[in-house]
This record gives sequence, structure tokens and C-alpha cells, in this order.
Amino acid sequence: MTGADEKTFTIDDLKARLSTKGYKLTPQRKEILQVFIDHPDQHHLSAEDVHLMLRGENSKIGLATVYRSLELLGSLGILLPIEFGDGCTRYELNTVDPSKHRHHHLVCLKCKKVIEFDEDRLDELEADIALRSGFWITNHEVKFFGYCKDCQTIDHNRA
Amino acid sequence: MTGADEKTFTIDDLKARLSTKGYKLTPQRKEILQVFIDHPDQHHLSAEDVHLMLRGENSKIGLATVYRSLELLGSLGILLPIEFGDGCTRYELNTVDPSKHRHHHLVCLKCKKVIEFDEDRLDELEADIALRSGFWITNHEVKFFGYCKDCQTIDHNRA
DNA sequence: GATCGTTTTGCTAAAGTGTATCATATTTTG
DNA sequence: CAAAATATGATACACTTTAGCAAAACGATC
Repeated sequence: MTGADEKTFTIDDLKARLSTKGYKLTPQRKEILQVFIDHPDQHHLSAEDVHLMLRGENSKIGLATVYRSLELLGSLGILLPIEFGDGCTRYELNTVDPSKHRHHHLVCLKCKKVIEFDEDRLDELEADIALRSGFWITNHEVKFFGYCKDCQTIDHNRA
Repeated sequence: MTGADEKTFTIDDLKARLSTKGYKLTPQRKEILQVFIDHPDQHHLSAEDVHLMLRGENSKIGLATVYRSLELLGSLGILLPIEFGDGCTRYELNTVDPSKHRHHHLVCLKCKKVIEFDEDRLDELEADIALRSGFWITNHEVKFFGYCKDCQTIDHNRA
């Protein structure tokens, strides 16, 4: 259901974006971005996830650095933060031209499964909202909540 | 920018929905719903917010009960949980017929201001997603992120 | 309206995510 | 290569939310 490959960020892009804002290129920041580049299927990574994956590669990056780097990469537009209501902020690799590839999320309230889908039909709506509100809109996020095929047969009445 | 009044839930609705699922009607649950009914303008209340408001009315409801009740009212469809990424789950009073009044959020990344807007144009999209995915969709959530009028003149490069 | 079984509450402890602090180490610039 | 600024790592801390359990309250039935 997810679309074709779109150009995402590279380590060189990271270097460029960091330096234009006065931040430094460190091995930790490179490694953290590399985790996202190396695992294109493994979306929605939390700080804890990234930390564990790095530990698995014998990296000694501290947890605080992971948190700080994820937030920084988010503010640079290289990663996108997402909230699924599971208690932690998750991130995914952004695409260089975000208008090219907008994907959204379908969350099962029962089994917590998350399915991605592509959708460009919101661009018109976004332009409309921007005009009416005076906002400069940089991103939008759409989530549908419901019950997936497997969970529709089970009783939802309690628990 | 927010639409006209729509019918929202009452204490009687609460009673009905609780009993059909075997839950009991308690004064605490009534008081908590009443907070939302009494403050139609004060949307987006967190557990802490509700607890403080109740304390201000000399109610002695415990914080854990507030958390439990908010989650319960959410599962009954009386309240809707929303996440703005500010570290806590917030709730707003749902409308009896959710298809009648879908409002979404425009969040300023700089000053954290939240503006609501009405939008029904997603119903068609929702039906489409449901058909393609096999999901039974119960709710959707749309958030636009950007910079409000007041914050567009200020430099966004750092911090 | 009293009784019984079940649910709910309130308190407190604890889990979990994320942030602040600060000494030490690293990067970039010249 | 040296200096100045930034970044890291470790730990302690803050904050939101959950878990556990004894006591209280609800509501169905008699």
C-alpha cells in the first residue's frame, strides 16, 4: 500500500543542514541517521528502539544523545516525529521533497497494528486551510483509527 | 472558525452507555463528564487539568480515578483523546453523531497555539481507505503543523 | 430497603519516557 | 595545531501514567 521509493536524506544532506545552522557533524549523529537509512522498512522508531539497535551494533552512544539527536534531526526536517499514543515519540525518515510523498497512518485500536497509506488528496485542503488561517503550513498528519480485519470479529465491548 | 453547536453527550447518555457495558454510574464519573459539559470552550483537557478543576470545586476525586475515568469515557466514545505532542493525552467532548461535526487542529510549532477548524471533506477519503484496507474506521484525526501569523516574522532557524 | 457479589475508588509505590546538569571530550575555525 | 564553542555520556531528576491492594460504593435481587 506504500508507494514507490522517494528520495530521502543522506549523510551529506545531514552535514549540509547541520553546518548551515551552526551545528556540528558528529559520529553519533551520523550513526543515528544511518540507522534510519539502513532500515527503510523499520519505520516508526522510538529513542529506545534506536538506542537498542545501536547497542546491538556495539555502539556506545548514550541514551540522552539519542534523544537529543532525534529532536535535532526532527527540527532539521530530516526526520519526522509521529505520535501513535503509545507513550513515546517515534520518528521516520522524511523525504527530501515532502510534497512528493505524503503517507499517513491507519491505526488498529485493538492490536495496535499500524498500516501506512499514500494520499495526496489533502494538498488542496491544506492550501485552503492556509489561506483561511494565515498559517504557513509545513507539514500535515492524518491518522485513521479503527479495527483491522482480524480484530473485527472479536468482541470490543470490554477491555 | 469553529462551527455551530452540535449535540454532545449528557449525563443520561453516560448512564446508558455505562450500563449497556456493565459499568457502574458513579458520582466521580458524573463529575468528570460534567467538567467537560460545563466548559465547552475549555477543550483539550489533560488528566491533570481535570483533576485541578475538580479540586477547585472542592471535589476529592483521586488522580488515578481521573485517569481511569478519562480512558473509560474515551472507550465509550463520549470523549475523544487527542495528542499534541506536549507530553500528555488530552480529551475533548465528542459529538453524538461524529460524522456531523468533525473538527481538526492546526498547531503552531513556535508558540504551540492550537486552532480548530471544521472539515467534512475527509469523509470520502475515509470511505475509500476503509474499502481498500478492510478496516472498520471509527475515527480520524487530522493535524496541520506550521507557523501562525504572529510567528512567521520571527527567525525559525534556531531554537 | 437490606444483603451480597462485583466494581470502583483512593492511596501509594513504581514504571517509563524524556529532560537538566555538568564535567569531559570532540569538532570546527583560523 | 590551538582556541572557542559545541556535543557527549552518565546520572539524577521531573513528570505522566499504571499497578496493586484494602476499603468503600454501586446495583441487582430478595
